[in-house]
Amino acid sequence: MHITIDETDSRPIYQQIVDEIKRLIARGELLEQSQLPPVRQLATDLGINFNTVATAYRELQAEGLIAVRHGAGAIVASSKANKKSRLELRAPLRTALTQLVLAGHARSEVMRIVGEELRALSP
Amino acid sequence: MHITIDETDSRPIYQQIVDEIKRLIARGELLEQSQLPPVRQLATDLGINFNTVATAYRELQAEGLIAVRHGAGAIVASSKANKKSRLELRAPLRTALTQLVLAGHARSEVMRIVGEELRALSP
Amino acid sequence: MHITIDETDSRPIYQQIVDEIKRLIARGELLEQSQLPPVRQLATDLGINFNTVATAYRELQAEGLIAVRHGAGAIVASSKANKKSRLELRAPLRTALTQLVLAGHARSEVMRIVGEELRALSP
Amino acid sequence: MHITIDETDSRPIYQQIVDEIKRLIARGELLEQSQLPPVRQLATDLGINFNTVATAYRELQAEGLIAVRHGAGAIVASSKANKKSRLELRAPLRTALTQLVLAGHARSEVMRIVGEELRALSP
DNA sequence: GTGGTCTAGACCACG
DNA sequence: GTGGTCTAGACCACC
Repeated sequence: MHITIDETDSRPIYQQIVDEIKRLIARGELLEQSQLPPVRQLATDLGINFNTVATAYRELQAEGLIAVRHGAGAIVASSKANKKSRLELRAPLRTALTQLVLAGHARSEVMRIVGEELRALSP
Repeated sequence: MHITIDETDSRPIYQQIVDEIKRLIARGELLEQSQLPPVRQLATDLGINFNTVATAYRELQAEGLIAVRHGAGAIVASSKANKKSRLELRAPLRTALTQLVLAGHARSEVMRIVGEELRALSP
Repeated sequence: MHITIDETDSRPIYQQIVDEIKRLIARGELLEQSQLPPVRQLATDLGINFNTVATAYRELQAEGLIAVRHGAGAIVASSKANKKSRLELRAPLRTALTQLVLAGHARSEVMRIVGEELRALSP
Repeated sequence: MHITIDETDSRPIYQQIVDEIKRLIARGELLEQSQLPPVRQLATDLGINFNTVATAYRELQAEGLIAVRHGAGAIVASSKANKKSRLELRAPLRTALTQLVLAGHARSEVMRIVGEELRALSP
């Protein structure tokens, strides 16, 4: 399992980890029941604080995507996220699309970019 | 100009205002050179502190979208002046699309939702 | 007497007027005892508020550079500014030079730019 | 890291902090990647409110000179990352030089003062 | 009447 | 322990 942290990314580190793992699950690279790396190991690999990884795992557990077993590591519990409200799904999409439009991209171009990202998500 | 604040939204209030105004600019409802409401008035309308609105306006000014003139209110400076890096444009989109996929939406369904949001963005 | 207001300049409008008139006096284009345009006329010419020009004239009068006679317009009182403290003279210079250095200009290049501006100031 | 606030200075406090830190970066006293003091500590040292320091840090971040990491303090991001327009660089210099000339300094004397300040800027 | 600065203090988010 | 957000209110600067 490969995860990258980008120092220049404005998202907090724990959020980057959450997003990357979700992406791996969505892509099918992390299957249900498969093992996640131990918190301490991932923290060492990424050169970040132990608590930061723990926060990320806690968030993923709260969303029902992984199951953390005390002393036995974490596994992927489900490849389907908990029900999110319409707002939680739409607001981030709306914001992302608005930025693309304000950047000067025509509607057709935005659709092309979305298609590109979608294909990269589930190849 | 109508803006809504959602208490249940996880984004900070000033960010919601920023996003809403960007949306209004992208939609063409706020034209270049048009006046934005005074910070204190918008704050009263939204039932929040005026400093919160001022923070939103400062952010929009830093991005070059509005011009705040001391003593003379704020106007829309440019509807297409956002210099965002590829990362700043793609990362939020990627996260939003991942959420939709994890929510169980098929690729075609995601494209439909995106199209719907895009049409709502530039009617 | 020609003065230009730049909308994109971050300085307040009244300050731009003050700076421009000081520059004209320093250059010798406005000699002692010469007439300044009436407040209302300058405001009309520049397309700005009457009070803004009045504020600029008040500032220049406070510094002893112009004399405002009620109902008789303003004249250049002196081509030498009131004594400013060392801080008032040095701090703006220091800030301006720091910006040039941070912009990547070598010391010699900064001196060249300063020489250029100085020559433009008293030709 | 030593910063001084001058009550008699007309610049707002947060701006004085911004200018002082820029100066320290330009002088090479604050090297890239080095830590800035925590906002609350610097505020206590200067005897001001922490929000005022936070405003200064936010401004420096917006200009790309420092990177503020939520929960992990701020570091110097780049000692030469200022993208200022020609106007933003020249106007303050022009104003500062005009003041020196109006104070009665001959052109040669102004050049001497500028040289003095420049040497103090990068020792 | 417009926005800007600063303070004081509470509570939250991140590492 | 770090920075972020928000509020409340005072006073100032600009048009």
